[in-house]
Amino acid sequence: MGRWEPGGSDRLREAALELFLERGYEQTTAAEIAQSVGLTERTFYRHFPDKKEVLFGGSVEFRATMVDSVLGVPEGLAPLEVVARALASATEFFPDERREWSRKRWQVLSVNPGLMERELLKMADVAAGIGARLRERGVPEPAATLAAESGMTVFRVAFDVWLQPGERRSMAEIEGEMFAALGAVVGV
Amino acid sequence: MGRWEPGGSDRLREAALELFLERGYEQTTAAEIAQSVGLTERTFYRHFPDKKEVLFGGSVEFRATMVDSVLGVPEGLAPLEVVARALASATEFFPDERREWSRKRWQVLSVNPGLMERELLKMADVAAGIGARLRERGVPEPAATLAAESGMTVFRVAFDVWLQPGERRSMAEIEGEMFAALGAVVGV
DNA sequence: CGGGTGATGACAGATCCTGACATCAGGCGT
DNA sequence: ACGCCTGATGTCAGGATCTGTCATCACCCG
Repeated sequence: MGRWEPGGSDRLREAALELFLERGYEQTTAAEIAQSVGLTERTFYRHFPDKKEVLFGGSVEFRATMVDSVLGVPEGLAPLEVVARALASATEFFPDERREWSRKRWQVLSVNPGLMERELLKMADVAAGIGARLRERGVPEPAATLAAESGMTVFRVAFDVWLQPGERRSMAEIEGEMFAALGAVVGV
Repeated sequence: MGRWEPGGSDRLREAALELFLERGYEQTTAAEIAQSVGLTERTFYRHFPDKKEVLFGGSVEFRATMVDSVLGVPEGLAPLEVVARALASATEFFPDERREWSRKRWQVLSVNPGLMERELLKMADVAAGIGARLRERGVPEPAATLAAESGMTVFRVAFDVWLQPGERRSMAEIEGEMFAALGAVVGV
């Protein structure tokens, strides 16, 4: 495949994270990342549409999994319950082995507003996709959007807990707890 | 004050929105916006930290109003109720006169992912501020964050409705409806 | 009327990102 | 084994974003 070593995208992703952790995101140029794996800046931008995106590998698959899993949920459930089951079926993206890597990535994201912007857009995109699926299932507005957005809120809060130092519980477990907490907070 | 005409920031904001509507955001350079009001690109960047920000005037005041209004809510209420009242007290930012302008602005934002990113970050920032205030009031986690985020979800959905063509109801009215809908969706 | 203050202009430069064209490695058919 | 084709990469040029630095100008104040 490649001119030299294969897996250009993955090597760029790994190198980028390491460099961002060392010098910070802004202080690392796309050219430096590329050079550190023997490629050029131009090739970097062939693998990623922009510099931020090098930190968002797998987000397409995550979105697809989340959105598609809505289809597999049995009929007749309440909208939020549908979203909860979709979320639970995407926990494959958060195995224990990945927790340390996720913490490093979050360490970079959390101190850079530009990167947080991108993260929020990805989340919003997932929520929009889920909302659309719910509407296809016959859920009317605004219930569909509210359920989808609430589900992503639960996901975000759960993810944050999952990353806490010393936290051992799985995403599935934490998510279940957060859905309960949401019920208590909104509680009619 | 200014070298020539006063109100540089406001003139830049107005000119920017008009140009964005005409040619699109990407197709309009900061230099063109500045030139259209008799200023230079360098001065544009003295008024706004980046090109996107020219579309986010007032967001600081909005955030402050939202976050501070949490203080004015009587004690003893449920967290989500606190957020609902804070939201209701910030409806001054959405008078009927502003609806047309907001539609134009949204027309630009909605077709540009980079601008949506910024909008989402501003929302998240407001939610974070409200969450912090709730924690100061003694609301524990994760209830504080969940209530704050749910409140902003309601706001976003309500705002979207408020912008719909032909919509006549006020933000306060729509927000009330959306809080009820959220209760029904999460409904225990 | 002279000095101070704040906004602006002018200029250079780093970085991000894109388009266009050349080049190279490996697969594939003959 | 040979030559072609395809895809990834390299090279170069250039526009746009954003920043640092210093000069300039308008206005206010004493």
